[in-house]
Amino acid sequence: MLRMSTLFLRTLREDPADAEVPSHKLMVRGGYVRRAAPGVYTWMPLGKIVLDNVAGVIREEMNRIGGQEVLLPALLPREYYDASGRWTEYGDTIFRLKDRKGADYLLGPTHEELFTLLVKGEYSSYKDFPVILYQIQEKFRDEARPRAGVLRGREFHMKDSYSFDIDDDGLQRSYDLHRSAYIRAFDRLGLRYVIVSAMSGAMGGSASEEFLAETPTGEDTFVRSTESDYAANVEAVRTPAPPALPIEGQPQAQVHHTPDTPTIETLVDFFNAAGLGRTFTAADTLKNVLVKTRAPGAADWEVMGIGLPGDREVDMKRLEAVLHPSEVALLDEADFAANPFLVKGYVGPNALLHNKLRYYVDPRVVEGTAWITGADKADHHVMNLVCGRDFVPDGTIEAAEVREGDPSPDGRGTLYTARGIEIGHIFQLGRKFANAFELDALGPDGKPRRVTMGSYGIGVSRVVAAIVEQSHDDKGIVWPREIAPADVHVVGTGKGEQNEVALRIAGELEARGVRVLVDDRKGVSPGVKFTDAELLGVPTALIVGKGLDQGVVELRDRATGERAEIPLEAAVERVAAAVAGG
RNA sequence: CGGGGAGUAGCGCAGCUUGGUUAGCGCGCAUGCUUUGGGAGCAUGAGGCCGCGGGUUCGAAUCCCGCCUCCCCGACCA
Repeated sequence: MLRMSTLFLRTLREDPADAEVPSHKLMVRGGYVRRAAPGVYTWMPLGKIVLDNVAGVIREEMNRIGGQEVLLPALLPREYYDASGRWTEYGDTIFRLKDRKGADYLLGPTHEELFTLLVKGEYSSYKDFPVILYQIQEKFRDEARPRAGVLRGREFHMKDSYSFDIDDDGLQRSYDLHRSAYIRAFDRLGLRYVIVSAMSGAMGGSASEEFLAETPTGEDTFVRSTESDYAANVEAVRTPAPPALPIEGQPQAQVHHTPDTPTIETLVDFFNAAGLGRTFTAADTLKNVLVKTRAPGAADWEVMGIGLPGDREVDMKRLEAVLHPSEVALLDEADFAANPFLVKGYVGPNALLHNKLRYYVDPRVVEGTAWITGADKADHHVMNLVCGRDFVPDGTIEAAEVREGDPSPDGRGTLYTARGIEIGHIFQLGRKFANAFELDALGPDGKPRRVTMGSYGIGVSRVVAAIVEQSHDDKGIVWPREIAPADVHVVGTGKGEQNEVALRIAGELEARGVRVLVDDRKGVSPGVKFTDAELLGVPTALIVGKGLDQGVVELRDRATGERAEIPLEAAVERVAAAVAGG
């Protein structure tokens, strides 16, 4: 039984000055957490209970799919991260330290290396696999900008698990198991979330999905459909291609003298003023954006053209995702000087194609579409340049921005953007770490097989904040019962025997297995107790107050605000029923 | 790293422009009396490196120089 009279808790009347988002404000005001350093938080007694409850749900679901819990050190020697290349790759995000002998250590940001070595040390036969190991532990990442309380901390509680399989089918099964475990866990936690594909298909091979809790304060932007349950990261959206048009019968391409029209806007105005018997919009023009790419380790940049409708911008994040792992950059003056056939502001497809540069187009640029585009000559544009007749691109590319109102890739509804908090990530790692550490198992034929891995994370402390983001009102937190710090908040008000009766009922409830928080503080006014109860957010409240003389107490539901006067002698029964039913 | 804001009691803030005697208010905390169904009242208290260092001055929370830290937006990260 938790007693407010002795509980290590101080609620705050005012929002902390450094808090912006609701979960941060409410968790600090409710005394669930206290800031210790930037991005570093102390979990107070009630917060610790909630955190453990969330971890408990995740643990149960991990065990259900056969996961085995372990606990690895957070303090790690540099050598393993050198072997995987991540000592350098992770950059400033790693917390690094030295021991007394000057040897390098780090605080674990994630544990692929050590888990791989752990399995390598124990297992060596195909018969040992598959295996799923997980831990729930503090992680450390020196984020450039920690924010929003525990939502993005530099030290945070995380469940990370790793699957080890002998072949790709096994990896797929382990991945699917995790996916189902995450769905069950997040459902039990009462979260509203979507599962989005985390990467563009162009990256090839490794599947990865993110679980995003939908909230306006989320850091990740994703799109979803108005009509279906389609949801995806912006990087992963695939633009539906319109049907091809017949080429026959289209008018011939004509070059026009178009002075002073280096931008789409000036170009459209020019053609609309030209008296051609129709009006043009930016979407009738084909904009050719020039970029350069460089493969990892390559010395030279390669210039590349991207053709897209003139009303669209290139989304560099999408482009980078598609071209990953190559780097991308815009052309500078020196690049234009090196390629004199590129006339800035008047570049057309054929300058690129005739000079053996790669030219990719937006999926909307299909065969038979006619465009106004650059004529590769200063102050000249060409009209009715038909794709498939006058130029043939090298392929399509997903580089154009995604906009609200675009058709959904699954053909149902249109897209709109939403924001979410990444609460889980499942990832088919493949053999990257197995290769780095030569993790093999002998197959039935006596030959070594390289093991394939998956890694899967849930930000436990972040989940707590995400739940608060989704479940609060202007008075405070509204905990889902499964993770609430208590099932019932018994409040004694008044100066008579109310407190004693409250404590007695609390004891009876506890004896029946109900988790009880009782406000037995003396000399604290009812208003204070009610406001605290609402701020703390325990799902059910039982008020032992002014009705006691008439033998009644009041039952309140935090989520709905419903209140009911009930006879004192029925109180324990009614609360137990509410707890069981709610 | 770029832009903006801020460091004064446990929390939230005023004071700084225009230097001045004992640095103030609300909440919280302590003691006493009253009060007890929506953040009570009165009284009396405790609690301060005014971010740090230097400078100007008879005198600095206040003016000047340098530094540090935090928050927000962006970039970056996932």
